[in-house]
Amino acid sequence: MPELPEVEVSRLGISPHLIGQRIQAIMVRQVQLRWPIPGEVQYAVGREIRDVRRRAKYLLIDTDVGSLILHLGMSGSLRVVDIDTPVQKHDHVDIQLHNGKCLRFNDPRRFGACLWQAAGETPIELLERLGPEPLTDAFDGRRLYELSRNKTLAVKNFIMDNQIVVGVGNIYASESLFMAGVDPRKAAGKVTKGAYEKLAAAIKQVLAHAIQQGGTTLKDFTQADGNPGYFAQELQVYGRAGEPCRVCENPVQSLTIGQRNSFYCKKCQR
DNA sequence: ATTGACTCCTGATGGC
DNA sequence: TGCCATCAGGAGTCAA
Repeated sequence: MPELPEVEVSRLGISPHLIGQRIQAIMVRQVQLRWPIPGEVQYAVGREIRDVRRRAKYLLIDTDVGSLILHLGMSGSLRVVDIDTPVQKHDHVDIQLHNGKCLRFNDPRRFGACLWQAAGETPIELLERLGPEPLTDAFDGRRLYELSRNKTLAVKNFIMDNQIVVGVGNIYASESLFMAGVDPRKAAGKVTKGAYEKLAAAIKQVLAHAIQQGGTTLKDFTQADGNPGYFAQELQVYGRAGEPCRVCENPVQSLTIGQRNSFYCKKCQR
């Protein structure tokens, strides 16, 4: 389930193969992803790829006339392969290049997306309302503190809100709350300034570390060159229900917060 | 306005 | 071994 680090690692992996290449064709085998793939993606055909960027968990493949927007959902992966490589199940989109390679998008659960952003037009709504990138200075504890006043929703849900900060998925929400010693159930408005500063620092640290590790993978992440991703880095609480806390050895708790599985240590997190 | 529930989809998992 | 039910999960959308 790609979280921001996996998307960033994918970007790093694919961009050297794409930048400077001309798109020869875009083959869509399955139109029905998160949203139907719009016909406008064909505007990219014949254009040279100028850059491959990331915004939140969206990848943007830039051409002069616009950008292809890819989202990996929770089971999507990208690989750069030869155009004649036999397709596998769930290989939904090929972005074929003039050099005989193609970027192949595979997504079993089809929660991913492939969209089009025309150059010079107002950003599509998906990208318009996003909060700051977690690894920039625009995101800090003060922002969390100020935006959370009077909010009653659980702090875990708060930090997973893309308008507050992007790229904090279910796994890293649990991990960063553990690292900061904050109870995930606590009302966002009741969390202190100091705790938010710890939390913001923890989010930055845990994401940066995961990117450095090549992305955490729990199940089916495949690196852009086709090699299997690294196995999960040493997760502190996620998926460890009943196992001893790595700090205090009390059993890790699990519960559902906002329809999401959450893990925490009731002794270390208050 | 805020918050929580529901939704898309398929593979993995567990029970019998 | 096989079959079925259940669940996970990003994030947009809907409902209260």
